[in-house]
Amino acid sequence: MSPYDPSAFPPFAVTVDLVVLTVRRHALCALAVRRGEPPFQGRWALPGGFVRADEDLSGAAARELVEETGLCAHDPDSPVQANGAHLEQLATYGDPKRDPRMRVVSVAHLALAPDLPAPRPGGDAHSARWAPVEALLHQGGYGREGEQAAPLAFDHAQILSDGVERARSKIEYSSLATAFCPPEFTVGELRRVYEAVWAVALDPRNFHRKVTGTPGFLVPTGGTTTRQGGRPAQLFRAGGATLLNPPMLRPDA
Amino acid sequence: MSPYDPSAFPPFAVTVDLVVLTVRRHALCALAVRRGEPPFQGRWALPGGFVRADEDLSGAAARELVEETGLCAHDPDSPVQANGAHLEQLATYGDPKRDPRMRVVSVAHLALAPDLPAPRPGGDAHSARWAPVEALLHQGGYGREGEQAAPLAFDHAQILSDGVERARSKIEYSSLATAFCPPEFTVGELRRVYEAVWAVALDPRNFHRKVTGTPGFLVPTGGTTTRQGGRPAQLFRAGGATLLNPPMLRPDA
DNA sequence: ATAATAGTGTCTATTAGACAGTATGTC
DNA sequence: GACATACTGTCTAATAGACACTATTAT
Repeated sequence: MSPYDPSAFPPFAVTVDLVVLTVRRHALCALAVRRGEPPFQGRWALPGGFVRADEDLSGAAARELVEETGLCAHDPDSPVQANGAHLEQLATYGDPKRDPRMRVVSVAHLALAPDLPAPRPGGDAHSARWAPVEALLHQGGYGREGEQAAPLAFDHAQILSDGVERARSKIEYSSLATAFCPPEFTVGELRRVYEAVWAVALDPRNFHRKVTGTPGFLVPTGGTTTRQGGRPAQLFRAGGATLLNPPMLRPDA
Repeated sequence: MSPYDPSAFPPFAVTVDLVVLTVRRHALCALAVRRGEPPFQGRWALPGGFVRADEDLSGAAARELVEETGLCAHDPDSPVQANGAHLEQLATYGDPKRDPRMRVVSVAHLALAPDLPAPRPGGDAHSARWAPVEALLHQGGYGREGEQAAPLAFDHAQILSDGVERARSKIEYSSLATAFCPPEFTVGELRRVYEAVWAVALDPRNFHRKVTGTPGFLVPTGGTTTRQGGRPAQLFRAGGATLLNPPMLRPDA
């Protein structure tokens, strides 16, 4: 048998898991679903599911995103724009023991979305919620209602951690932070996205000068809003540039 | 059936494909193997093979690297150091039509190695060679002996292109360029790595000041060499730092 | 000597960050 | 009025890039 002969291959199941991030109440939050069956019954996990026989990997990720959040995928290429949400492949996890039942290889994807009203519990999972990533990652922490938070199922804590780090580093040199904003947003709202994702405070004046001075990052729409209070702020939408030059650099780190 | 029940999964084959890069004769080169059987018989392809039933993804990639190049993997964690070579996961390719025989999902890995004497043809492939990435990617080009270069098999041109772009961007903000160098190297040799990978010319004086001034990047070994001709150059080895601060920035791009 | 590479010093234009100060809303 | 946020201007320290210059080898 040649090693290139696929008629003698070990059997694998292939799934997609989703790290869906958003910014709510000044905190970076991820979508978590409660598992309704073993293994890890009752524990929180990342949304995901099997890749179908005729389905592309990014197509499967987009389908799961629709099922869990209602966000519709438009462009099947990667990166995928889905109702203003960004979807890209993150990494693949294939430890032989990561699922106790059988060999499952999971192609994790990262999705960034603006603040959504509430998760639809209509999908596969019994319940779903947005939780701050710190609460999901630090298993010794406590949830919003004070309950002890159990670690995420499978290797999902590792996947979530990798996704958060990808988002944190990618908004430095790309315009991806706008994926956390509604179609029209102010400089202050964009700054609060950076502050939530990086968990730092940024100087509003230098931030304003920097983002408005980076060509292709922001395009003024002409409108203004006072939804943040204070002096009316210009509204912008994301410009065509995907790579920022110069980049937005995280303080110290 | 629940979508979380892996007893009813579509059958997948999972492979690893390798983008093995090195710098030879001032050019960025990749390892290519000639396919000995259909499909794409006689065409050049990236080395790779099936993931075994009890094998980790990075373990499978390290095993393929050993089989093709003789580089031994030491640390099974990622990123893996293999005899001075760097190994990391690149991306996963799972288009339903990417292999005409059946559904194959390939987890591509990127390996960076110092200049090796010659590929061992002892592995699976009938023959193997180092080829400049430009020759492999531009299908209309011509090989070293003047023959018309056919495009790489499967979607391997896309995989190679993604791997090259990953390497080009990652040496900017990490110390990964040292993976292309022997254990001890001079600043000039490191500069020629950057010049080959980016295909640019760099000012030797500013480059020297920059790399020696970045903390943790280079550690002097005390020795010197004249293997490049001219004044004897200090020998260095890679320091502990993996993230460069400040980064090495590509000119213009 | 000539040529090659290694390494240091210095100047300048640009930039990042600190922060004063002004503009324009709501209460 | 106080107070919030938006936005502009200016100063300074640090940096990137250009390039003059010196050092040490081989031929």
